[in-house]
Amino acid sequence: MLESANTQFRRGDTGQEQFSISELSQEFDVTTRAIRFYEDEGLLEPGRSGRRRVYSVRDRVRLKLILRGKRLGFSLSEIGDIITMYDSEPGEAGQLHYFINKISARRAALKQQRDDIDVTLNELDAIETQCRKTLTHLP
Amino acid sequence: MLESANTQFRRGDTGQEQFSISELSQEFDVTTRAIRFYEDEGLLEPGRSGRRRVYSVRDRVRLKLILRGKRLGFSLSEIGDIITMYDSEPGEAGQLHYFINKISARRAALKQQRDDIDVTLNELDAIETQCRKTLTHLP
DNA sequence: ATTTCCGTTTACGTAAACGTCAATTTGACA
DNA sequence: TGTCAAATTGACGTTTACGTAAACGGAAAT
Repeated sequence: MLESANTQFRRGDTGQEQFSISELSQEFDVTTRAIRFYEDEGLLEPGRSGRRRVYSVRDRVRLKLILRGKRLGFSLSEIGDIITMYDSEPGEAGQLHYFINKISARRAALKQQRDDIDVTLNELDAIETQCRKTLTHLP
Repeated sequence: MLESANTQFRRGDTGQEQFSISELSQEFDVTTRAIRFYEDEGLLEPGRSGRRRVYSVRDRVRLKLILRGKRLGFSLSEIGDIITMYDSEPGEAGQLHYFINKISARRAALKQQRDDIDVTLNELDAIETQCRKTLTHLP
């Protein structure tokens, strides 16, 4: 049964172009339930082969973006906004200005977050130093 | 009625030492409900003057830490862990090693987050550049 | 043929983090 | 002393982001 699995999901050797839900689930360590939920929320739009979901490379990228957004603490609807900016075709000027404003706001939030992180990292350094110092002075 | 308000909450001119719940609520733009909730969760321990909560400078610092933790996407229980590290008296060696491990894990998470932020910021730059380019090529 | 996996759909459950009343209490000022 | 705004307590409601269980479908291995 060597190489017999999922042949309909492979095209060429350079890289996979289609993915099952469990493949993505395992690759990114997220439950299938979550992946389906992201679809319900409009963040993913996989194709179908019969009833089964078939995920494209684009879906996989979007899933990556979703998970990164989650690590950054964004809500799914915020992540939806971000994804829309990523892969929407540039339409009219109004839309573009709208995007640029969104980007600006998002960037400000991210920079604030990075500052928070730097402050916290410094404080953690101080606490650890203090811990170690106390340790050497103990027994 | 000049300077008559909240006289029992002030001691000296250098800075306030006690705060009412609404003062903190306004200063940090968080609802009183939230502040009481943080107390329910054991993150704050204000004193009482009668039934009224009286917040010390230490409580105010903790509230700041809570809000920063929230901006970083941590859960309240994770924030509780962090706060514990911040202001617990260094006890026995086991406790200290435990803290150092916690700190290490927290630092790793924060660095991952900072990397995510940097990647995202770069991508936002690229998207914005593309938007602006498209704009100049329009009418 | 039938067990064995996925996968799907539907639906209900849940934990976190508050929001939102409603009923009281209290303290401050007229 | 009355009253009015602020604070408290208790209880229930809400949103988000899934978890979990049930019931079924289809393909594949035995």
